[in-house]
Amino acid sequence: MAQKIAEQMRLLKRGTVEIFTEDELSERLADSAKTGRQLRIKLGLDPTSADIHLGHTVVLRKMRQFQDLGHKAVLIIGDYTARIGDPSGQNTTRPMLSPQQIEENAKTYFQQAGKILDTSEKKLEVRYNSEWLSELRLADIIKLTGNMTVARMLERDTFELRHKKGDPIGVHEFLYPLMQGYDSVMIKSDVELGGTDQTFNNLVGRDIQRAYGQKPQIVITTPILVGLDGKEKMSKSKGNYIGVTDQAGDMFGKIMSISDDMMENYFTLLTDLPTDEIKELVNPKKTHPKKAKVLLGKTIVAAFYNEATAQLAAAEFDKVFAQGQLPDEIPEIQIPPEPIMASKLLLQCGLVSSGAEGKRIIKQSGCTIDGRKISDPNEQITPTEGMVVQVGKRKFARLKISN
RNA sequence: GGGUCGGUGCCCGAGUGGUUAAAGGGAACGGGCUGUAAACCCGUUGGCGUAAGCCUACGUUGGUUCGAAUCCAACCCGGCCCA
Repeated sequence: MAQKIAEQMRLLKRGTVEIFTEDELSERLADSAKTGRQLRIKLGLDPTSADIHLGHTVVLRKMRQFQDLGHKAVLIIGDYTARIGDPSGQNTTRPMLSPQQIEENAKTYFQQAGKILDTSEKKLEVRYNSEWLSELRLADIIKLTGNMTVARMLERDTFELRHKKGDPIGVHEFLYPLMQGYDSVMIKSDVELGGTDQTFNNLVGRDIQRAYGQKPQIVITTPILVGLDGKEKMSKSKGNYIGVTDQAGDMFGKIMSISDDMMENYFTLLTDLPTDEIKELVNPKKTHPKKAKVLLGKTIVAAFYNEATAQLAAAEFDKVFAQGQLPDEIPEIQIPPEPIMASKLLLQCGLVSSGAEGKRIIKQSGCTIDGRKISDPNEQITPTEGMVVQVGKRKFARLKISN
């Protein structure tokens, strides 16, 4: 029994940054094993953006482990809190969202999270925090805020930074951690998961639960996944992300574009490969980096699609980029057979966003038509059936003559 | 409420009457190098026009001027200090 708990602890600790506290966690796991009570594992989702990306999957994968150990995932859709905007990791106030937007985002979010989580009823509970937050009276809110001091709020790194820098902090933003803590009270969470950027919020949950007479939740933080640029946190707004709904080919391509030294991080956080195997893969003396990266790409794509699709994506990538051949699927563009200026043609094909950009690309020899490099933007091109227009390395269009 | 500083291109940020489609950086895009990369190097980055050139752009609206991002007025938004 004790051994079993130790085994669980080892599994749960992989890929985490901190656990507040480990003793409490193993105690509660033991308690659960004894009584058969499922632990309630909370994860708050911020529905301000509809798509989830690999950054989110780090914590979702951790959640999945808890589910596989028999516990219950409680997803909180922060519909109410989204109207405020979470200041985490932001240096500016986020816009508030309309209920409709939030509703839509939440739906998509849930669907996408299902790619990783066990969605069976016994293992998953989904709640909207408007359920209880919208019921609060001013007196309740004052009671809640009484559990926090301004000084403690300002200790928080993001607030401190913004305050010092002279950036605005809305008073309403102070309510966010408190509401999130209140969520923990309402769903009686045993454990709360979150990225390290959520540490403060999640720890506040412990205080709030204590204040409301509950046993404080255990807080587990997971690392923030670095985005494709290798510098900043993966996030949609920075455009350095891989979405879980990305096409297999895109997903693979994006992974191939990361720098070699990011591979270890991605392997550890996004795959289940054993640690010592990863060590071999990222050691250039033992494995050629390209080979390792292809494996990384295939493994990740396979997790969201399947093995065959992953193979295909890899083969296609090799064909187009390594060998410079045409991809299998090229979007077809209807076009009349009259001669047209090269720069206009690019615009017509939707390969550039303006005629001026088309000219620029052509002058920089970034455009190929049927394998022939075009250098004069004013050259008259007579479209023919099946003519292939290429811009850069990865934008293609195949012409289809219309009358 | 008073004082003061500020709002510039995708972002940050220089510019304080003409030579400014607006320095510099970031980012993105195109090319080179490569292992597909990353790093690095070169180039490009408002739109329309074959071109000459024209149009649009520096919070908003008006005004001064031959000419304004730059001066003035009002307004909107924000920072800081004082109350």
